[in-house]
Parts: sequence; C-alpha cells; structure tokens
Amino acid sequence: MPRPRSLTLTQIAAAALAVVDRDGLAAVSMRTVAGELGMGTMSLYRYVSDRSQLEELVVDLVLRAVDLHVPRGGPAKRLGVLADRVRVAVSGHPGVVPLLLTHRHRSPSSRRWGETVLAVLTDAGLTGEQRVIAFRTILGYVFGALQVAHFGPLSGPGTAALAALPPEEFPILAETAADAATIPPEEEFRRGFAIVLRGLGL
Amino acid sequence: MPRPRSLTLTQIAAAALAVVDRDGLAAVSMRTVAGELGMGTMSLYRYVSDRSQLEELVVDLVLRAVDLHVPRGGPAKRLGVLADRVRVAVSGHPGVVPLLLTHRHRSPSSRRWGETVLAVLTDAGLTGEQRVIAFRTILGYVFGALQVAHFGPLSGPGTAALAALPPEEFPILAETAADAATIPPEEEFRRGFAIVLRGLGL
DNA sequence: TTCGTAAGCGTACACCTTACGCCTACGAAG
DNA sequence: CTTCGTAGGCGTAAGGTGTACGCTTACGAA
Repeated sequence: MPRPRSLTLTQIAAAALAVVDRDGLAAVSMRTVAGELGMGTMSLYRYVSDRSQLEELVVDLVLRAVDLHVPRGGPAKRLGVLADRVRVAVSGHPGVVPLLLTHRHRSPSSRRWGETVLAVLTDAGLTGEQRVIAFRTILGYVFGALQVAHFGPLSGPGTAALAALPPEEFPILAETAADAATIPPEEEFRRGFAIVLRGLGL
Repeated sequence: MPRPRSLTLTQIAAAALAVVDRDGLAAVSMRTVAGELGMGTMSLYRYVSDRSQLEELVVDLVLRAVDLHVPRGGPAKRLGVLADRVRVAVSGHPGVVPLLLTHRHRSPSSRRWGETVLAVLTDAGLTGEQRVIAFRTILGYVFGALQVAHFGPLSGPGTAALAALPPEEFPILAETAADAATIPPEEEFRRGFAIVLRGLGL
C-alpha cells in the first residue's frame, strides 16, 4: 500500500564502500554517502538509524563476500581456506579494516563464518571448553593478523618506517623488519595460521 | 628564557585517559580533555598537533604500564608473561581498545614491547624468516585476542547477546556461547596463547 | 627594570550527526 | 478513474566537533 522503497540496504552499503575505496575512510559521512546515492542527507535516515549502523552495513557487505562452502580435506586444510578467504575479502578493501575491528561482532555474515568454523572444529572432534578455546584462538589470530597486516610495524609502509628507526634502541626490530620485507602478505598470513593450527593439533 | 611548559605530555595523556575511563571513548574531544585539565581548548594544541596525536599519547600511556623485565624461565614462560602483562594493562582500560587497535603501531612503548619479545625469540634460537613469522603470529594473537575479548561474540556482553540468537541458524555458536560463559577471560587468553606457543614449538 | 619568547585563550569557520516537519510519490480501495 | 493513507524523500536548523588565527600575558634572562 505505501510507497515502496527505492533502495536496498545492500545498495546503501555498496555506496558507502565505494566512498571508502575511492576517497578513504575519513571521507565517509552521511552527506558523502547520500551524495553517492544521489539523494539528500536525511533520506539516508529512512534506511539506517545511525552512522554506526551504516558502518555495520559496510562491514557486513565486505564479509558477505566470503564463500562459506567448506572445501574437501582435513580440518587444517578446511580452516586454512576459510581463514584465507577472509583475508582475501578484506585485502580488497583495506580502508574498512578499522571498521571491521570495531563492528565485526554485530555482522550476521561474521557470525555465519563463525558458525562454519565451529562446524569444522566440531567435525574434528572438539567439544566443550576445548572448542571454545580453539574457536577464540582462531578468531583472535585471524582478526589480529588483519590488524597487524594493516597497522603493523613489520608490514606495508610500517616496515620501511621502522627501518628508519634508531637501530641502537631497536636492533632486533630493525633487523627483523629487513627480513620481513621479502615475505609477501599472504605467505605471512598462511604460515602464521599454520602455526596456530599446529598448536591446535589439527 | 621563554615561559616554561606547565604540563607534560604524560599529564595530558592521563587526563584523556581519565575521560575515557569515566565517560567512555565517545566523550573524548579536544574540549573535554582540555576541560579535564582546566585549560582552554586551544591550549591543548600547544602540546599536540592533532587529535590523532592525542589518541596516540593515550595508547602509549596504557602500554607504558607494561613491565618489560623478562622473567626467568623458558621461552614459553617468558613470552606468556610478556603477553599477559599486555592483557592486564589493557583490561584496566577497556575503553581504549579501539584506540589501541588503530594507533598501536605508532606507540614507542609498543615498539619496546616488540623488541623485548623479539629478544626472547632470538634467545630461543629463532632467526630470519622463522623469527618474522613467529613475531607476527604472536603480535596477531595478542592484539586479536584483545579485539575478540572486547568485541567478540563469545565474551563479555556478547555471550549473552548471542544466546538470544535464533539457535536454528547458529546452533553451534549458541552452544559454544553457553560453554564459554564458564571460562574467565584470563584463562581464555592464556590457554589460547599456549596454543600459539605450542604451534611455535616453544 | 626591560624585553623576547612562547604559553594560554577567545573567536570564528567549516563540517559533522541528527531532530523535526513539510511535500510528494505510490498502491490499494471505492 | 478518482481518492486517500502511508511512508519516502528532503529543507532547515540546532548542537557538537576539529582546528586556524591572532591577541594577551606570564615568565626567565639580560
């Protein structure tokens, strides 16, 4: 009966994500996103109640791109693939990393990914406290690795910045930064996750 | 010759931290922090160039409280203690977690902690790429665990919220949330870190 | 006592989120 | 085909934010 919606929440999220990718996270505001959609600022509030909810939508859109089909193979293989898919999805939108870190917990896609990971863990024979610890360790590593990859002292622009530090105060850090420069990000992520998996006995 | 400074950067950071602890991160602004110090808004800019730099100061203040004396024991014991000290320091100021995640890489205290961890790893016989991966995995876990502990679906308020979810879509997540409720945060952190250490062969 | 330097602050501006109320597009009912 | 109720879209405005600029003033050294 009433007038139908002209936009979906996904379209709104896509517009916000476009602004992030093009002009950076700092450029995101209710005005710029509304402008991206060709509508007035206040019209956005017909769809989202809040700026925070808009950010949530963006996070969910990025995480929705993660394929949740569990590949064939042992638990280690399965978990490795699931984790790496998150890395890939996020690496395509580096600007949203700060948003991911603070809004991930409210994203349905994030929860679905968690459910999938838990299914693999359960399938591998884990239950009770063991499963809780394993799950939280994996979660911690995956999002911690994303944090480190984008804000870390040994990755991306951080590595170069670190090399310029006083080597007398940070001798090993400087040396390690030099070593780190030769390892591509995916390899770092995968080898780090392999360590976690080994610790889990999978 | 000129008029001396009346405040130190540490005092500024402490004032900002006090605002965070009392009124939450959202309450932090140049005005409120200046008010906390009993000075005008613009006076703050004599000390920091930026809001971002103010946040950096807060992060560094929190991390400065981490004791960097390496305890006696094997590498696992040493790293476990160093990691847990970060957890303790941060858990006293939950409001700064989002700041930690985004500004950690510019904090000198954070770098000093990293140098200390690297020294332990070196002492344990790690070098080259192996050391890079080990370091980044530890870094990823520690800050990832902080992220998860404060924004996670299985911790703090998140656990209860999750239990209220549709169990038909997230059956294992709901079950795991119930299991998680009985494990105290320090134990989760320590056992998760133990998994990482085991994976590292330490 | 005088003077130069930098501390501290008042004002102002651009921009942000968002509350409120008007106009209008639309689909269903008559 | 007309009418009407609902909700979509937007203009305006208020309150809060970061910060540029320039004035006043406290202080230490000469």
